[in-house]
Amino acid sequence: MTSKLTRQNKIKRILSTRIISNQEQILNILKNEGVSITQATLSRDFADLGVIRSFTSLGVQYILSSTDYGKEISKLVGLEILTIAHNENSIVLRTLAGRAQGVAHFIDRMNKKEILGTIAGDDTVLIIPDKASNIKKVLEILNNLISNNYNK
Amino acid sequence: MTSKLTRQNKIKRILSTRIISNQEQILNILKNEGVSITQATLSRDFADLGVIRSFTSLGVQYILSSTDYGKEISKLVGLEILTIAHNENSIVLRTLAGRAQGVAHFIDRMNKKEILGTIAGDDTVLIIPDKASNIKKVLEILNNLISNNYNK
DNA sequence: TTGTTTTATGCAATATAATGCAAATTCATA
DNA sequence: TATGAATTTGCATTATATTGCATAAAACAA
Repeated sequence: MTSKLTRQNKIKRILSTRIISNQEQILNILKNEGVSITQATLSRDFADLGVIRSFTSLGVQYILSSTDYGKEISKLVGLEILTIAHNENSIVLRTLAGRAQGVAHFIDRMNKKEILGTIAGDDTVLIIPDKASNIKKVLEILNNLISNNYNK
Repeated sequence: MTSKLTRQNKIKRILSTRIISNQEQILNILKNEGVSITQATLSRDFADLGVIRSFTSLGVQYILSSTDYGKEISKLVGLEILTIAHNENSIVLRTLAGRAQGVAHFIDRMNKKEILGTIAGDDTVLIIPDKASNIKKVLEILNNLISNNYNK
């Protein structure tokens, strides 16, 4: 039996190489690849992965959201952040080596009005709040992230 | 009860801010933070996280390995990779937006002799094999990665 | 609207993972 | 090598997560 993670990987790859306009379709493709699941499970997988229904010129199409990372990646981001430090103007995150860009990108995409922007090096992310008085609010957002309360 | 993920995040953060020379020590710190586990569990957490025993001038010290990402991260890297393409000279990975650096870094750290090096943009990783004839071998390595056979 | 197709979800069964305990192993040191 | 301290591991148990089924909700077409 294939694991959930492996299956979701397959799904992501199918979505990024073919046009999928309903769940039935991808269920068949998966079956051909030896992965048999019900539509219910697929529906949940889509939710996990951050798949969205998009209305393109080709009709309805399921695609990986490029502005929403989905649950699994959010989990990953929590693991990537090591420490959070701050002064009165800005916040500095320490991350696992080589993962700062990804973390910064994720934070950008959270689209929080309290966060003006981010800059990332290799293992360090600088976060600038929209105003100093919002540092506390931003810290809260980040702490939720590392506690894996990514929906808060 | 705190989840495993939350606990392991805490552990990572403790390790990167304090000097820990035995497991008992960190168990106490965790207890103070409201996380009560046995030493056996901690031992397994260390294994998951890729924590290593290091012999520093200050004596034995537990630190996060900087050359080994640990199980949790390894499991999730597959999710970041969308597609794998190649010609006779090189391999190109498409990743989720903003995650190419992290993926490239991870691949570098796999330390495979068949991989000469990687270059990453925002969502694209270029992988150069040590010689063209090894492309197949490298593809295999990458396919294992996305199928979550990260130890192969 | 109304009927039809597609997707999401509550619930229960099942499978998988996490954990404590105790035993075994490893490690440092005499 | 023997000893004690530290760490890992096997096993049994408990807790979580995954999944299918049936059904509800939503989207769509006419």
